[in-house]
Amino acid sequence: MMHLKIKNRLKGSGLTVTKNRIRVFKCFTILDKPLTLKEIRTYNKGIDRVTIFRILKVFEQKQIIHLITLDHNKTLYALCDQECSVVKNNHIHQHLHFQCDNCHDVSCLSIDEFPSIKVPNYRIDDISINVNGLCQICNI
Amino acid sequence: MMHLKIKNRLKGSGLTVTKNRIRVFKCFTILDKPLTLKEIRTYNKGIDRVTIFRILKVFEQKQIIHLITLDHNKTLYALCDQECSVVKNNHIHQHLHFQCDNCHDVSCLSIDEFPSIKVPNYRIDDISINVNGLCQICNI
DNA sequence: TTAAGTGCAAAATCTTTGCAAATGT
DNA sequence: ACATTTGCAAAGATTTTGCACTTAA
Repeated sequence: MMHLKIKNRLKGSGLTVTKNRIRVFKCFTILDKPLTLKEIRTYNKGIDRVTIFRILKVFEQKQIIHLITLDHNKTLYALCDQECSVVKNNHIHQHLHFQCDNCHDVSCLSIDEFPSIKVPNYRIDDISINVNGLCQICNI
Repeated sequence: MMHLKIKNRLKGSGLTVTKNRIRVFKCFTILDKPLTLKEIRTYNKGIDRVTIFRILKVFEQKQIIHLITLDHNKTLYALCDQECSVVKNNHIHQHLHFQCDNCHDVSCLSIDEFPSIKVPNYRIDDISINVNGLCQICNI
C-alpha cells in the first residue's frame, strides 16, 4: 500500500493526514502482521511514546486497526481489512486470532465456517476466538 | 464451601493454609462469579495489595483459579471447577467466557458442543472463546 | 489563520522486588 | 525451630494528562 492509498484511508476516516500517522500505518502494511506496542515503537523510532499511544487510540476508534488481547494481557494491534464488517454499530471480525506456540507469531485467520454458538436463554451478539497451536511453518 | 473444604483444597495443591488465602478463596465461592482485581480487593479490605497479587499468582499456578482476559486488557479471575481438565500439561477449559453488554457481569458457561476449529496446515491445540450479548436475566 | 497533532515533563496506575516481622507446620 | 507468608517501602513498568510549540488544511 503506497502513500496515496494510506492518505485516502486516513481522510476517509475523517482524520488529518500527518507524517506520524502515515509512518505508523505504513509499518503495519509493510510488516503485514499484528504487532506489539514494542514492535510498533521499534519500527517508529523518533516518534514520541505518547504520540504512538494517541495514534493507536485514534486508529482504533476509526476502526483502522483492532486490538487483539491474548491471555495474560498481551496486546497486539492489527490492521483491519475488508473482511472486518460493521454490524449494528459494532465491529465484528469474522476471523480468529492465532498464536503459534513455537514461533509465537500472531495472525488473523479467516475461516470458512465461523462457529456459531447457542446458549439457552442468552442472546449471543459477538464471538471472539483465540487459538493456539502450530502455524503453517512450524507444523511441518 | 466451608473452611474445611477450602483448607483441603489448599493443602491438596501443596499450599500452606493461611488466613489470607482462605479469605480470598472464600470470596470467590461466596460471590460465585469471576471477579476483577478491584472487586477482590474490595471484598478483602485489610489484606495488602501486594499480598493479593501474590495469592492470585500462586492460585493461578496451582490451577485453583484461572484468568479471563477480555478485550482491552480487562482481566478477571475465576475459580476453576471440576470441568477444568488437564491436558498435556496445559489447563484446558471446555467452557467459554461470556460478558453481558447490559449488566457487564462475566460468567463461565459450559456448552454442550464446544466448537472445533480446523485450519488447513495448522495444528490447533487450544481454543479460547469470549462472547458478548445479553445474559439470561437481561435478555428477558 | 485556526483547528488539530506533537513532544516533553510529570502525574497516575499497575505490578514487581527486597527485606524484616509475623505466621504456619 | 524452621520455612513460608505478609506488610511496608520503594522500584519498575505502563498509560494518561497538561500545556506550549509545531504542523496540516
